[in-house]
Amino acid sequence: MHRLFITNTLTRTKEEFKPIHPPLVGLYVCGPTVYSDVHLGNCRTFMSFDMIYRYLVHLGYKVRYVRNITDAGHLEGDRDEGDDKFAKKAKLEQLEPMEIVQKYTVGFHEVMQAFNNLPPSIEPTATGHICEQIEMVKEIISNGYAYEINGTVYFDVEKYSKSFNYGQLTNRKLEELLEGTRELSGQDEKKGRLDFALWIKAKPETLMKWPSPWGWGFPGWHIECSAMSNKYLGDVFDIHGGGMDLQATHHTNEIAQSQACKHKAPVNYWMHTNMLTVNGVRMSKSAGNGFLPHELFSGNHPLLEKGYAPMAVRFFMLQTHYSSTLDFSNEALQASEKGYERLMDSLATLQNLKSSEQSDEDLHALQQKCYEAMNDDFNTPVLIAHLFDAVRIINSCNDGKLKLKAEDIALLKKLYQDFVFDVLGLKQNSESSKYSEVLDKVMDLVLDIRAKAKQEKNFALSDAIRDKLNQAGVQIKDGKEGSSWKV
RNA sequence: GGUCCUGUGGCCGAGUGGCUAGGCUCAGCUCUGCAAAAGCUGCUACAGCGGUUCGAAUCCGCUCGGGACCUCCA
Repeated sequence: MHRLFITNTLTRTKEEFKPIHPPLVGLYVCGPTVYSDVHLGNCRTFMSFDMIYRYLVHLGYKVRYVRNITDAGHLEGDRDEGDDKFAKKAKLEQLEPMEIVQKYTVGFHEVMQAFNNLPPSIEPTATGHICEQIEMVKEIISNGYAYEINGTVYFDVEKYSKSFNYGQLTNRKLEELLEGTRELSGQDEKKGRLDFALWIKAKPETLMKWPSPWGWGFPGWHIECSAMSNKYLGDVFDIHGGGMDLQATHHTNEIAQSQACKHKAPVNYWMHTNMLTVNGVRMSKSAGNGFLPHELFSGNHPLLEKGYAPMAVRFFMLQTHYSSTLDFSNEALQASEKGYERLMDSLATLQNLKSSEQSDEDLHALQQKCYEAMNDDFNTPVLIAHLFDAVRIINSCNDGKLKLKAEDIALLKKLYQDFVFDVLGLKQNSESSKYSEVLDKVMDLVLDIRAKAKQEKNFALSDAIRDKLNQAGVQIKDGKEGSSWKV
């Protein structure tokens, strides 16, 4: 059995992964707030956890992967002021709030699919779990860790801190946290500076609101994840993930809420993915330095020199470890695009490899290295480095410079299936799968004619065929065993 | 201001004490009618200074640079 090690934010160390109820694994990832288009930073996080989910499944775990859709309760601006983001956007686009939710949820799913992310096992929405959230708030109040003022319920952080380590996830003491917070003004109704809203009273103009024991209102933005993870994964579950930017507030508060409600720390392994930067600056909605996935695919953005296929982008992102910042640049993207193509080209070569009586390479050792890389905190860059070793082996074998036994060729095929497709979640670009059998036969004919021309030293004709095909986007590769082609 | 992370060859990016990933770029070679593809070789890097050690990119200290969080954000 493989020993998998995961960097746990809670302890800031690499720990061996031991699920509570093997082979079952509970995985929760904070999903998007669907009030605008997903941007690439979100995509990176979801892609990282998609890879993590895929690897856990590959290892034989039965994973329940829950990723929520936040479709209510996010406030614009300060914790207890401002408009609901959905209501604000609804006004802007002159739509019902739920039309906003629908529009961007559909868009989100399209992008996830383009990146070949597997759908989660459960994708619960905040609005679908208002009852659960209210129940949780009630329980926190009755346990003495929250209080109601004028229809709004606050979590009492200072009281909680007397019994529990509130700043555990970011390794901070309460005093340090207090220093970083502004003084309460006269307008504040909450008691402590760090207190956050669990339930927020609706204003007369609030569009999305629900009845509760404290009057009409809507849930605070941390309670939904606590309520939904608890409902589907239980009081204590294995892995909770999300972007690093959620660590200090959202996840810290999630732990506090669950602890205050269920008297247990909810999560054994916290995992955080790092940020995406553009020219060294974090890509974010507020900074305005981001581009949307469809702009990236089409290249229709001032920062982009050209469009990049979703799979090339996926490969690019997986070439960096999930816990490192990843800088976006045309140069880096183009480098990855070529690497990705080389990897995919070798797959085609692999299908036609001729076997020998003996092997010059130890493919089992290579396979072992691939597992070692992944078992070391999902080290995809190292995995990819090993896969390029396989590329070299395949191409050398194809050139006749190296011999492989039939069983080793089979092992290489398995290696590609397991790691390139199942774990990394890469796939052939959609264009290449569009080849029809007819085109295949036509190309065979064309290559045949060209081969004859070459035999007769009619290079004018053979070059003309090559150049015309090139113009049409078809590349000819001349090898020892004849020519092949690709789009 | 407080807390924390980080600085690797032309570019991207692994690597936490010795065996110096990988991709891309550039140059050369092999193959080839030529080119492309492929293979091989090279450009032999770890911000600076000092310390610990038989030995450091990797540990410690200082200096300089970059970034994150503390306020909505994956």
